[in-house]
Amino acid sequence: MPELPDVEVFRRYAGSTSLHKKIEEVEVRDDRIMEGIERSDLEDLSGSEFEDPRRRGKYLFLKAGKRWVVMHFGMTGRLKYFRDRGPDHQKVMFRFENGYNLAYVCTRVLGKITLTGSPREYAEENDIGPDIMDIGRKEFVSRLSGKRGRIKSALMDQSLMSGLGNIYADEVLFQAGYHPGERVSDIEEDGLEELYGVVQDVLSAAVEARADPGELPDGYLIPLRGKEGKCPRDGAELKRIRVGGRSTYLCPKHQRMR
DNA sequence: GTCTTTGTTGGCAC
DNA sequence: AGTGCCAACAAAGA
Repeated sequence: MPELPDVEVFRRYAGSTSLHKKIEEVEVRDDRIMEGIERSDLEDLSGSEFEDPRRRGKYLFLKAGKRWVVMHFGMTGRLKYFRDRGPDHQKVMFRFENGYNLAYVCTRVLGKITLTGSPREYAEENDIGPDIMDIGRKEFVSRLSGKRGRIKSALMDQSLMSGLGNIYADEVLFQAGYHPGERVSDIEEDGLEELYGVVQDVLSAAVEARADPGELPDGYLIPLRGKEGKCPRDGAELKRIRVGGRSTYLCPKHQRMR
């Protein structure tokens, strides 16, 4: 689930629960979740406080002392703030002096936690493009134009611009009326400009809905994924195909190749 | 037992 | 170099 809207929800959640509280203890319960750091590196955060939660694409950054904790949520990661008993699959626990905990929960262990000197440093070292909600129409178009692949793959290319995943890429293309397999080079500049607006609208709406599919505006594709649904726009039977190796849902009626 | 799944990475082919 | 395709990672549910 964790794409840009979900991670933005996590960012706000961390911001409203876990800032400016002394971290008394860090407990790593699964070493596989750490990338390029040791257990002791996280434990060394004891005594500091979280501040300044930031997000870039699907990455969350929490400042702690001089360092920044980097969290990526894979397919099943999330945060949970609690006092007594938390959910299963807690991988890293940050225990605060008030007796509460912030747990990094990750069922499938595809997420990761690491440390960096700054979000910008991490993004540069790991080739993470600018946040897709943080670029203007011109940059959006210039980054896409010249690409030879399919529009869905390009939108999901985190080095190009970051934040869109499989689910919201489908939603954006559904709303914009583009076939996910369309070649970027076959889309006019006007089309890319229009797509930019749809990206911003869909992601804004998703954040406003707190990334809850049930809270999305009417006419969205996401709640119909996986079901034998009909297109809310024209009643056509939704189709499932594969694009770039990923499951892709679309309406064959109004998302035609041009 | 099978297949599928919201993410990323690395190998290989073209 | 850029792109496509696949397998792998891991766990759970259908």
